Amino acid sequence: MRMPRKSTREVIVETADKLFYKGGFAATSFADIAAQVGISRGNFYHHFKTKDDILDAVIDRRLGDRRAMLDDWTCSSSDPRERIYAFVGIVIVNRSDIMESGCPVGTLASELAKLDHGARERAAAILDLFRRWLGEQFRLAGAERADELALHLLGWSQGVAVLASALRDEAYIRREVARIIAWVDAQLARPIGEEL
Amino acid sequence: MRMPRKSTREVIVETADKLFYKGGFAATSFADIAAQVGISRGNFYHHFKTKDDILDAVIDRRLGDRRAMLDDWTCSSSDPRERIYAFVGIVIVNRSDIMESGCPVGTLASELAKLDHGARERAAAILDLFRRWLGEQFRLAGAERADELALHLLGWSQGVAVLASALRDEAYIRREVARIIAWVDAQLARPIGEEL
DNA sequence: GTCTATAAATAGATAGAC
DNA sequence: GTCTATCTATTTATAGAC
Repeated sequence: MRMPRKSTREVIVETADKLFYKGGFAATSFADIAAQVGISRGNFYHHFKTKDDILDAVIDRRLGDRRAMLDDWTCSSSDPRERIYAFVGIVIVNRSDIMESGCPVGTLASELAKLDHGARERAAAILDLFRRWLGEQFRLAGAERADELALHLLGWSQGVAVLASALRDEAYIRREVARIIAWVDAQLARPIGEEL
Repeated sequence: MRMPRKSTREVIVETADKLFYKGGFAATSFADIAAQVGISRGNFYHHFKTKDDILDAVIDRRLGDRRAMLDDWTCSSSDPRERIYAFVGIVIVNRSDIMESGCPVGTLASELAKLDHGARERAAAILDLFRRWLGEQFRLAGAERADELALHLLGWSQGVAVLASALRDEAYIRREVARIIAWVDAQLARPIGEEL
């Protein structure tokens, strides 16, 4: 397995990804990114012509990252319920970051929607990635209306991230995750029933 | 009932409120607000010294607005269940704006959390207003753990707003609202039971 | 590929005339 | 209270040397 040294371009994208998450897209400047990377602003423009170019690269990176994560979960367990648990678990694993900056995917999509930015749809595609994967898991588990359950769960976790960052309330996160797990179990226990 | 002409200050706050909602706090400049109000930038500074000052005024305005709205709902019905329905109903009533720009309260709190802005707590206080009011309604309706139900409902509606703006999916909003109504009914039907 | 220097536009903010 | 003019810092972006 080759382990090439990261190219400057890769470092820029990696850094921009983090800064866009921690501070938002609009509030993060080229100077911020260049300073964090440790290169001059001039060099920066050798790699990316515009701010939108680097946003595109960041979205691509996140798409790849999340795809890899989902593939990982798919391989790690053959039980779709366990896989859904893995999804829910990231809220706990990343709770510190979430309480500071919300969900990386949700907050970017929200911000781009507000800016009426052309990249909104590409950011939404990351959410769609989760939606389709979750839908597949619910389907494999034999649930009815799997895609609606998937979207419900995705929205639920987004709501948890919003309130968690707004209120900085870890107990709330843990309560909601327990609630989600119980809900998932209820869905998979009675695939035809009237569920909420 | 007196109906004084709006002061310039009031118009500025009103306009800033709308622009902060539609475009975000960081991405909205003094020039944007001044242009929309139809005054010079110089005059602007006569009313507000800094951008944070106007943010404070916008948050105050929203706090007052939402307080009045909650009071209104409290007066309009003596049935706490109906009052909760009124809360859920705003997601439908405001669906167009929500699909464009998300929830005004949630997106501002999210953005300020990300910016690590001092006003984050004041923005979160608006969410807390809803939380306490909803908690009171669940309590009046005889539900157990009323405050947790309130926070759950608040987070749920925030999640709906995030996905609605990211995916621009109106059918999703309507499905979730129906789901919320059914959930509320389930909570109030069995105040002691194990609920999800 | 990386740097310095610099341009052009925009941001937040102030001074002072009317 | 409102305006014009101005200031300073920052932001995006380019030119050209090394």
